[in-house]
Amino acid sequence: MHAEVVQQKASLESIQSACSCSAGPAYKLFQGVGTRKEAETAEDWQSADLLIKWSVHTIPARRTICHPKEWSEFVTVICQGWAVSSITLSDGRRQILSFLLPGDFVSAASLVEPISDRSVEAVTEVTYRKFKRSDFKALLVEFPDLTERLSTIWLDERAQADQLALDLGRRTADERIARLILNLMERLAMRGMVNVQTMEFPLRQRHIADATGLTPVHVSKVLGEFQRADLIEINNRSLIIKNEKELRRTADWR
Amino acid sequence: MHAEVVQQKASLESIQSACSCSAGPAYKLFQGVGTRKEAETAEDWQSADLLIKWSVHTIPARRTICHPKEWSEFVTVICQGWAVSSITLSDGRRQILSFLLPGDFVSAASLVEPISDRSVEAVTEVTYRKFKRSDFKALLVEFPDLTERLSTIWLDERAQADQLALDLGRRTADERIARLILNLMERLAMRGMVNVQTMEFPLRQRHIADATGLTPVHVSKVLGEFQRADLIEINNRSLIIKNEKELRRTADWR
DNA sequence: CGGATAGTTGAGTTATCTCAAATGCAGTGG
DNA sequence: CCACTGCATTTGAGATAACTCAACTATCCG
Repeated sequence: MHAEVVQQKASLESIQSACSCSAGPAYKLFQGVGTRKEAETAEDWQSADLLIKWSVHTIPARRTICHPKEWSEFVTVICQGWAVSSITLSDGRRQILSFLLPGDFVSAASLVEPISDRSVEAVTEVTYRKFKRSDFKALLVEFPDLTERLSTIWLDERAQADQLALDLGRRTADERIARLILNLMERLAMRGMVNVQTMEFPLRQRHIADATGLTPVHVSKVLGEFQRADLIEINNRSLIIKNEKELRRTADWR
Repeated sequence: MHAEVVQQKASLESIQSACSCSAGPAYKLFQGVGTRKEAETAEDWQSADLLIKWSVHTIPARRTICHPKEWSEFVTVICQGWAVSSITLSDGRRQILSFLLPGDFVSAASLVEPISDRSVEAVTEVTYRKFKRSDFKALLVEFPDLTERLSTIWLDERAQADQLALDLGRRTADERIARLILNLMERLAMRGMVNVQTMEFPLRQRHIADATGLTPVHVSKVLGEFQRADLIEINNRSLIIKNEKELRRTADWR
């Protein structure tokens, strides 16, 4: 309804650039793929086999992108804005599994099979693209390199999941929140979205709470302490890291 | 050192039976694979391409199977006994990511790339088999079906990881422990290792604590309550579920 | 300007932790 | 076979991190 939809056919190269962010998994997945065919002419790139259809959508903040039980035939890539992927219990308790930034797949797993039980929701206004999974799989057959890369991305996601469990099971509130901030900063930095320790920070405290397994009230208190201790400063939906060293210490980083 | 090693060559069929447990992922991975070749003769199964080497190892309880930084070229399958896969912080805090039962791969991810940072440790005496990853990958090329199945197993593991995060972030101690028990019972039942609600239960309370993000002391208290409430009974390293319905309720199961 | 959503702060509560002591139990060496 | 050492479990008492509730303020958006 609120989605503006554009349908296009595209070459591999343009798929890549469609993936927005040169540091995101989506871009990396396609980067340099096709080198196996470099002896052949550029026209090959334009052959029908390499064409893929996508659609572009834009939705306002707080809207749902995928519903938990949706069994979609599409693969989604975030192109602009922040989103969040979570599971919710029937009584409303919610756990955020990851924040999605430009260039992220909603989940690498979704490239191969529809994901279930997770819901994805826009934090800011979000622009995303959708590919048909079957088109994508055809590419996988065409370019075996892709499979190799896919598994790398997948592995990465799993390492993230392991760290999440460790954080939730074994770290204090201060550590969890500090690491969340550092983690986001690192990911944004790779995308060139950090400027002298300053980044956009559209998250509500409720998002931080659901990501760290805490309460919004408690998040507020911890962020308050962090600010009073001059570790960070939050203003106008942007966050400045004022004392990275100390923040890392409280995060028990490395 | 304590490992008794046997090297063998094996056909696909025998790989499968080597994977011990007809309900484990390892067995399922190979089940029915090769149907694409059913028009051909049985000799094909014995062709050199299908041979793979494995070694069998047995280690006593509490010994380490893989060290965190080990970058092994092998894929490991648990054949007998219980093991545990975990990450540990430098200060000793530890999070168990999964319990490994007969027929489980140490991690599906390890089939494609060496895993890092996780350590695997025997709970009971454990027998496991090791394949060379490169041999395994050769099979993947030979049998495209395998890739499809592999991704199913992988997806499963990810769903498990999501649930773990939800449990650790958003559930109470009682819920976490009850679910752990039910979860193990379900997995053991698939393997035919449960008899009238009774199962082997070699876990120390320390394992339960590290899996649920709690303290051994608190685990003891909760298990005590469960027993006093006649939900379960623990004796001689075996566990009986005496009131499954109520246990499920406290687990908030389904 | 008004209504909704988000954040702050304080007071009191609770789940879980820490510490510590007592008991049990299993394997070891004399 | 026993005493001994080391691990596992139980139990209680007290401490604390994080939660709930509630009131107040700030911010955003139409």
